[in-house]
Amino acid sequence: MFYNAVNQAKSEIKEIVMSALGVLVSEGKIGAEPLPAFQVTIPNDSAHGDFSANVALVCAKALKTNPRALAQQIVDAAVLEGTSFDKIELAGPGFLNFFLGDKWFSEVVTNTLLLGADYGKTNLGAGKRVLVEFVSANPTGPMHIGNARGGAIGDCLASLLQTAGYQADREFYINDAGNQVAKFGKSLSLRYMQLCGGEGQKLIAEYGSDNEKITSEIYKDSQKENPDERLFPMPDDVYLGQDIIEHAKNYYDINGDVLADKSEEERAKALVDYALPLNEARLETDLMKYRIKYDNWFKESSLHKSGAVKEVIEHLKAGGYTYEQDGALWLKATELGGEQDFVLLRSNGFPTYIVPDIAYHYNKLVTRGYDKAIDVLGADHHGYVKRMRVCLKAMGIDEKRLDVVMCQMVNLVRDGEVVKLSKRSGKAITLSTLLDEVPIDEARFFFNLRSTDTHLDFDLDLAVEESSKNPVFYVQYAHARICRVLEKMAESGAKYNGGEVNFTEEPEFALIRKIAELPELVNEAASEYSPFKMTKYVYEFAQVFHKFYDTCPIKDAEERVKLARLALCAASKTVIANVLAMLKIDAPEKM
RNA sequence: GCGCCUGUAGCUCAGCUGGAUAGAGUAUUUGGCUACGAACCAAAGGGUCGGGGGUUCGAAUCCCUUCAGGCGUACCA
Repeated sequence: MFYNAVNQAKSEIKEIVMSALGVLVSEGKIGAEPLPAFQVTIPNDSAHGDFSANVALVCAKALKTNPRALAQQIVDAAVLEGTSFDKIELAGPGFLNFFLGDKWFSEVVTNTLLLGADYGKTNLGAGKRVLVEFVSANPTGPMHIGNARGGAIGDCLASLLQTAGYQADREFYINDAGNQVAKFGKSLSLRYMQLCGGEGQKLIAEYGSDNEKITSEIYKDSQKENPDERLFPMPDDVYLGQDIIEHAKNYYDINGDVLADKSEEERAKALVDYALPLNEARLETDLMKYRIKYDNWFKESSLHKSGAVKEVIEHLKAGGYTYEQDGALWLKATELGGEQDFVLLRSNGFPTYIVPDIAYHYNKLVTRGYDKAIDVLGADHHGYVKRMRVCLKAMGIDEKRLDVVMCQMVNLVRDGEVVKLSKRSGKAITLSTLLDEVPIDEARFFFNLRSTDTHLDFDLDLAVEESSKNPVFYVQYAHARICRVLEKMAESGAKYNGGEVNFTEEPEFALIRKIAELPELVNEAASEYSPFKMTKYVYEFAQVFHKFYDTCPIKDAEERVKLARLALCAASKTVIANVLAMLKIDAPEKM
């Protein structure tokens, strides 16, 4: 069962207005011209009513009259009997402001309690299957702070879509093939050989089993400004992070220098076979810590094994979308609306990254038949999105079935300054470090607090230090407060057990209006892919609740009022708990 | 050069399918608890919505132009 009081009220207003206009036409007071659609909105200022319609402003021109005159005619012709509304007012340049009657408010509260954990759910998605792919970090190293944003957003977006009636699955795409992995192997191999060599053996002799010391020494050495001073030099096109050295050392501890005599290729393969599964497992545990559980982990390598990657090439060739130049195979992207052509198969015969990616999206949308694929990506991939759309077109797939949520970059701020992440050093704040420093609730809430297309500053000092005055805390406090009140009142025998409730005070009405907004907001946020609207909402909700709490006493109120307010508290608790549950954030009963 | 994103209060950001006096948090100042949880509430100050043009009853919102920042623009992913 779905319940959306705001939507119902808006529909009622439209009916009231339309029938009033019908009366005016039949009485010859206005012409019968076709009229543009008008909007019903919730005004910012409650003095402007519970709902506001701009019908007179929008239609005045077509009817060759002025907005206020038309508005007045509509007010005169409107019939409110049998509707949720008590009165209509003409205001400002010609707005029609509608004021709700008591019954509507009572029903919102009782229906919310009736629905409980289901309150807020809607049927916008009507069971459509969507696949939300997010994070999909390379398994060649640890995740960074950008993945923290993408993770929180992707996960909450999937929940939001589920709340809105979509059948949404979460998926992580593992790039366990191709160039990145080759680079990973090369890096591991170089580090391994360094450990087997003279300088490496010296370090091992000196520090014995203190692997942390050994890896950090090697890492520091590789960071030296002057390349000639480095004892463990590395080329530019490899991974330099400390995690690579750790893997090499661990392998060395287990197997010794057995790989030293092997071919470069063999050595790299052995090391990748050892380290990649460890990294993949690490991704999963780190994300679990972040409360993200995927429905599926999809391996790129499976697309190579199944032949899907080759099929993409054949498909594109057969479609006449390719040509050869300089020994490489190109896609005629410009013919399909792209900015420039690009390479599918390199002259060495290996596919570029985009080919398995096409196969992957084909798999999502055709093989598995999802209605939509939603990719949560970092802003540094926006060029990629255009290319992917062109490719989908070439594959005969409607490119509108791919939606992309772009997350702008996250700047890490420490001591008031932006920390520059250098690629060379491989130095970055990892997701797991971040989660050690910042509570999970807060991280998930914070990254969902802002629209994804703003560039975000993440101030580490602030996040840690201000944990007692941050927004998520404020919301949780409201929930805990309600729980305690309900508990205390119940102890004294006061408990709402159904029945009619009535309200008289403005803070009560304000709170009920806010409760009523939830389903409509879920629809809005889901259709815009904006989970941040939910955090914003629940924060505002807590605000309105606190205000109600401060102005409307419960304990000392007369019995009828007390019970109504208890019902309102319980409904408020339901709202906060439902939204926080959706975001996978704790709703504590005590704190 | 071209493309995408951003520019709103001291700071961090909402508002952007045009609507009524541009809003929150934070910071600053000031009030409110012998208590249904003050981890809260209330009040005040703080704005040329980057600049300039245009569209109309009405522009932070749409169009043009310009300035500033971020990111892209590989036979890397």
